[in-house]
Amino acid sequence: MPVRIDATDRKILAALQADAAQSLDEIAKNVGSSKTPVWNRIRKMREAGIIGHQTVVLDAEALGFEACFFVLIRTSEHDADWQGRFLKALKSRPEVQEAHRLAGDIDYILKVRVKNARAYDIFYQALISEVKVHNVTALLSMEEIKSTVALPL
Amino acid sequence: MPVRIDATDRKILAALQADAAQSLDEIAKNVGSSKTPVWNRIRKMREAGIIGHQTVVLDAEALGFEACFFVLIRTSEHDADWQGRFLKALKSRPEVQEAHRLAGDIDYILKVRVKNARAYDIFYQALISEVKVHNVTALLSMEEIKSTVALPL
DNA sequence: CCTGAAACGCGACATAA
DNA sequence: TTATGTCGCGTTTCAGG
Repeated sequence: MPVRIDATDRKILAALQADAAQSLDEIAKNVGSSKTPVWNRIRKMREAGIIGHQTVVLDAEALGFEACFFVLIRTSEHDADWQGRFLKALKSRPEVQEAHRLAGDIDYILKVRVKNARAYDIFYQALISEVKVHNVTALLSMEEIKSTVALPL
Repeated sequence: MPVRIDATDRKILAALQADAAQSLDEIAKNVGSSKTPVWNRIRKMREAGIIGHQTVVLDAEALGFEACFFVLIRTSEHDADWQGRFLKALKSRPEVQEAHRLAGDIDYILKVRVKNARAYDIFYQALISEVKVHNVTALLSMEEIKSTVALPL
């Protein structure tokens, strides 16, 4: 069931995206409202699943995750069984941060975050031993120019 | 200045990534410690920049962001001036959620989140009018199989 | 729907062991 | 380093405009 989102809701969402730690009072001030209504709106959007869980952004480099690959995958197999196994493999591997099924001649793209190139190779070998893929291209990130989860509300 | 991260720190980070809203007591219980030490560790990691800002995960689809493109960019220009203008353009556009400079024959990859295909075209036209790029390939996501910012600690 | 206020819990820090 | 304790803020709730 779709929840109506008005301009105030959008402002609240933008504020939460920018900093989920700020107090209700601060948000209320920024959106031109006050505590209780803001709280009620947030609760409703949480219940509706529009606001998901709360998290922190960590410094990947500082924690030793120095390699990031984008992996382009072509497959020849498109049956349900293969797809099921492939999806399960992706979801079970924590180094896969993103996985999208694509339109066009490339079938999937993954974003894989690992400690180093060797760790990527281990991941890659494990993946292709689980499911057969026709063609794989890995793009190595040299520099993360920009990274955000914020939607352009 | 590199901060030493031990096993307990890693557990705390994992807990925060999973749910940044939980109380110190809950985290302390999960990592087998108690309030104060956990709080001290968190404070230190915040100061060191290992823990960045706090945010919420929003449901992009529910908010009308139904199109997601991965954009592969090749350029022939590699001078500092061009690069400066290109980076500025990427950083100033909120629909660009990620931008990486790559090794290999593709120079950049972007992740672009927009309301629909038309909005992507508007973005694309605006971008290429600002900076000259040699070759652009857009990959359209049909399905977001997995999406997380969590590092595999 | 919003305002105002009350109550409780929790985070923030100081103190001490 | 950890445990204990206090203060004040913030979340959450409820009674009324």
